[in-house]
Amino acid sequence: MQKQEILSKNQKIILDLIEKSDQPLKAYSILFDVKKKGINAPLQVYRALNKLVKIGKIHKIESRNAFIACKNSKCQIAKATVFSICESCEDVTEIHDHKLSEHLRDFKDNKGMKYNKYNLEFFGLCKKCI
Amino acid sequence: MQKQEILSKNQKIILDLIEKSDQPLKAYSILFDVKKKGINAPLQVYRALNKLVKIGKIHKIESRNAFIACKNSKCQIAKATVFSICESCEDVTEIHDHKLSEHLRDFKDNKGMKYNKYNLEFFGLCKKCI
DNA sequence: TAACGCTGTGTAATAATATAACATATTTAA
DNA sequence: TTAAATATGTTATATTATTACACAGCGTTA
Repeated sequence: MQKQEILSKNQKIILDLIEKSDQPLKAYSILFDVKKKGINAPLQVYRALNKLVKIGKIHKIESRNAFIACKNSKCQIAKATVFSICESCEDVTEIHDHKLSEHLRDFKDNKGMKYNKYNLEFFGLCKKCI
Repeated sequence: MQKQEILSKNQKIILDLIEKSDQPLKAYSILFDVKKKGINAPLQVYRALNKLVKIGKIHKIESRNAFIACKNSKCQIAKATVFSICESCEDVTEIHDHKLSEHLRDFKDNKGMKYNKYNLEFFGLCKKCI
């Protein structure tokens, strides 16, 4: 059984918006879109985004400063993310590859570091853009 | 034989600074440091950084908006980077792991995407901070 | 050698991304 | 039922990055 997070009003509004988009959204474009719902300030958006990232409902695409919904219902905490990013059309897809995840999960460096999270971004050209 | 890039004045100044630091530097902290050398504007810094990233002399740590020198002399083009980042002391280390690199290089998704680059960031606690 | 393309420089202005600080409200848990 | 934790709303500001314009140097080539 997984813990069901109860989202606040702002968090719900912003998660809804992100889930409706299959592509990453940027904070200020979210802000623009939710102004009609009474969310007026960047900080209100960032606070909700941070929470949603923390509970694994969305992921941040670090190289793009943008946020995408997590389609994997099992992904309750954002600790292992892999994305492919088309450098031409900027299409982003979350990747769930069992074998790859295994390799990443099992990776040990030689410095005795204790990992609890990783983020991998692949860049290239998607089928349409090749 | 690898192509030897000839760096311009600003590029050299900024690469020198980054190479002297074993930790990532942020653009505006670089700007502050190179003002005494006559580099006065953010754009001058960003232009040099972009070029240095392009030719593989430095890497950008995407999750931190910071730049670190590449210690791997073979790494002439920045196309396959792996870092470990301590979330407590923010220490960053570039990882060269042959087996991991192989897995990543060989990864194929099922969408027919053509990859030419990836960036992987591991997060956790380093030995000192555990 | 003149015209051109390419790369780099310098400067000002501004855009885009993100957080600090403060006051208050609401929910949760002891 | 009070304290702690979480969320809200607002203003201001910090941080990161780019646009736009003018021009300089260098190698090619016509």
